[in-house]
Amino acid sequence: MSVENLPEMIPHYTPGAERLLAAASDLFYRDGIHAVGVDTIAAAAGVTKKTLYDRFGSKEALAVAYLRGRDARWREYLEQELAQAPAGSVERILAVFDISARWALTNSDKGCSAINARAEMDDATHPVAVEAIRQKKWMRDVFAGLCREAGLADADRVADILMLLYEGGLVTVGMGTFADPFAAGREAAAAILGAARGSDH
Amino acid sequence: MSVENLPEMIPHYTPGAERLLAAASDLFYRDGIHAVGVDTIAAAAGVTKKTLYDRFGSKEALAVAYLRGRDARWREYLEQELAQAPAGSVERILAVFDISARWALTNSDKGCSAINARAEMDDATHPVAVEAIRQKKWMRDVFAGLCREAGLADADRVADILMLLYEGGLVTVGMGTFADPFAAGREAAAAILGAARGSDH
DNA sequence: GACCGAGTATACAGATCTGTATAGCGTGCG
DNA sequence: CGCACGCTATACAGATCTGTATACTCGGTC
Repeated sequence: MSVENLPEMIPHYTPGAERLLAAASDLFYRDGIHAVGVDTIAAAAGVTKKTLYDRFGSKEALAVAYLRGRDARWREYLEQELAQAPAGSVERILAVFDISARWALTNSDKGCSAINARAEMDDATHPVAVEAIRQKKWMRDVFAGLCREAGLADADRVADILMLLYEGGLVTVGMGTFADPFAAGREAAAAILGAARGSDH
Repeated sequence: MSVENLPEMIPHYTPGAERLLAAASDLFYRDGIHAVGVDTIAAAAGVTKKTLYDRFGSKEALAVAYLRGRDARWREYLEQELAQAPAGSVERILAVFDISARWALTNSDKGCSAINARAEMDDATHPVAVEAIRQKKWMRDVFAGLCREAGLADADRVADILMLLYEGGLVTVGMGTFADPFAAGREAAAAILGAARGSDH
């Protein structure tokens, strides 16, 4: 039965839809959602506008699919890389910052797609904003889970702080405020985690 | 002579320009720059579109004025509040997070205008993006200056970390990932600054 | 009294926006 | 064969976009 409802979870796109989503992802991330027209997306994908509406129904739905696709790739990369660090260790928590730095090198030169997309929507209940906020809460819960696995007493509070450092890193990469922000974030996280572990004993 | 060139630094707007900038600030921040048309701005300000172009020349210039105006208000508020904390103290550094939390209550419910504006521009050399990046570097330098005044040896590195916590707080307020992020940021900053001061002696 | 600055009112140009409509082509499949 | 599906091609509707043009009003100031 798990195979039966899999197509609902992971949509299987037609070739045209695949190219549309790839083109939209590039354009939405680079220029912003409002700044890119559906004609531009269709042309970049090498399909007609009708195909776009047949597959996705609206520009809004395509934007949500863009956010979901980016997030799915990030989650897959993160979980795969995290598996290489010893479970339940502080090193595994710190590894998130190394992984983020590597990911940012090729994927996040303009910051976080979720933050940027949220900024373009006036309403927090807009489907695009809802998806963006969902992704952020998921990431904070990843930190909280890692902290609990590492046996930290105040896992939730430490997770909040780690999330601040992580978000700051994403933004700083996008703005170019200073170089290698995730290294600074890792350094700070190590100090915080050292203190948190120390207070346990 | 300082009075002579003051008008160049602080532009004196006509009444119409004043209302235009106020209306544009609200709309640009709420909906995003690309999502708001000049007709909407002019109507909200109660002036005609011609007045907008007579005063600002272009929508792009109005957007830059919007970012500059917001930043000027933030800087004024920050410097005024900072003056109430003892100079050269760690408390003064931590006060930035309290001040940010208060400011965010009434001004930053959708995150940082500079980050959000930058996200809408494809090119880092676009005037709007240039202004946004300038503001971020200024804020990092504020942290560095406060760290140096407090006598920290590794002021620049600590300033980077403080900037991450600050940026993370702004983003988290905008996304609503968790409550009261600047309190968590202050807590983390206190731990980092305690360690930095400890390593000095 | 002439002039100028700030503003109103209105219309327009030319482009671009999202979304729909109509007609047809080609391939795989039962 | 027949037929559904994914797609192309083209045209269009109706709205909205930035920016400009023309003509006018009103208040202060030299």
